[in-house]
Amino acid sequence: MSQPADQREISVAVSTVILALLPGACGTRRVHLPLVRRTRQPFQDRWALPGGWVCPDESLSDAGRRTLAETTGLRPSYLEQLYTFGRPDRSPTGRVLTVVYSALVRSHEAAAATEGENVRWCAADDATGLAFDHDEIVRYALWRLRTKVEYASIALHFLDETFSMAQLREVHEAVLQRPLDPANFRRHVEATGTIVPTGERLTGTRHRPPRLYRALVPAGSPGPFAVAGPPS
Amino acid sequence: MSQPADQREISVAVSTVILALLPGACGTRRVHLPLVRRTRQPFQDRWALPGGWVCPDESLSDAGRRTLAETTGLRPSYLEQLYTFGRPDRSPTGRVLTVVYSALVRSHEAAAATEGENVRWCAADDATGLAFDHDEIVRYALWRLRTKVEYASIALHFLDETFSMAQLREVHEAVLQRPLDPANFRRHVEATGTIVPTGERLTGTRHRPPRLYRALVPAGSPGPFAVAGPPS
DNA sequence: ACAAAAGTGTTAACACTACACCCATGG
DNA sequence: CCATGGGTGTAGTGTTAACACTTTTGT
Repeated sequence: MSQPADQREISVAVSTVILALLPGACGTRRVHLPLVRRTRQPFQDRWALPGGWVCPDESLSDAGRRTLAETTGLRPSYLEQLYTFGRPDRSPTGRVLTVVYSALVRSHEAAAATEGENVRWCAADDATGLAFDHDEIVRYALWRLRTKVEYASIALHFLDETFSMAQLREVHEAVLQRPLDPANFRRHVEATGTIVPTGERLTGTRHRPPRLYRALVPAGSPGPFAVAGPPS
Repeated sequence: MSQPADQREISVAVSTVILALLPGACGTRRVHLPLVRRTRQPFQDRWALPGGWVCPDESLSDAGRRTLAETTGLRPSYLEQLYTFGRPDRSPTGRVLTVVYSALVRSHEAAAATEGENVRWCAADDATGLAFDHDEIVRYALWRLRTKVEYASIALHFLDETFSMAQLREVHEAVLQRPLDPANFRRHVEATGTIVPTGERLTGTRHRPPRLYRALVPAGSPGPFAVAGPPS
């Protein structure tokens, strides 16, 4: 393994699927993601995932965080590497290897995110016709989110530091797109032991004030790596 | 997103964690993987995962398959992308981004694999002191194998086309490193419906000849992608 | 006939689901 | 005091784990 001499033409990019829960049609919340309009060829004027080239001294996860900040002005509450796409023909302008990250941002922060002519939040399930192979990437990110939310406590990353049981349930319902039994959901969450009651209650609600909870651990993912997969 | 101008110094490599079940200490079988001795700096004379630079017109998974063939002379029965490692300081000779693949090879083929002065099969759990961050990569690959074998039918890729229930159970026991109840294991596997009896029996055994089974589907992984993650 | 492995049956423990019901608060 | 969501109890159902047991072969 010496230094390579012949494949310098491979460019390394990072794209990020940034997921947040935003109000949808009728009071419900849906999974959304920000898209950016391409201002150059190829795929000019098409919508695409935020991303950019990896800087020489920048880790891959830092590059993911940077593209997120440049697009939405926000910090992710969760970031994990999703997959690396590298088909030789996936970009018409040359060989591009794209490391894709998946990020979750808190709802109340996402509401303040920048939006403009070239940045638009889109319901994740409706994101089609994107540039490159980004349709495929979004579908994969959604599949990962929906399978992982059932066994890992990543839904917490959509919420503030304290939250009610109903708010956590609403996150699961929005992600899984189906109603959940409040009683069973409570017991299921309490059994995992990932959240702990703060002792306080949420006032200002229309009815009985619910207890507030806090995430017990910073809510990492399973496996040998700490929070969001191996350091990149 | 124009062509990058400033980060051509990122080199793209592929490494492969090649897993097979080989005879261990006392009649049991253990998960093994081939290592190659580095013949150059950095980490000269240290053991490392097989790998190499990605060719310009070669997909990432093809590069993984190629490094596997160059090392062991074998074809994998299963190949999936594991993770992409890209810390800026992970190689002392410059920035290297390594896409790691995980491969499974059938036991009876692995027995015929090349071994020599610079290629050695090693019990996967004993593989430490490797070059670069390869210790970490091997541990991650083993964790993925052990968690995935419980819900996906990847153990079939260690076996031949037809196999007995006991052989399949031995694979699970070797991977999970604990004995499994034959009766419950049988029911569990039959419930998933991933294998089907051939109608034949395995003769030449010391006692009652067991039924032979065959994998029903080519045993893909779940998710939106076909066999081994998205095409690369 | 015996040993050993293949394969079946039984049961208790556990987890999950649906839904009935009580509690607490704002209006 | 009523409507509404917060929160608890419980019975029915499905799944899992442990292990006793029967079957079938080679020696």
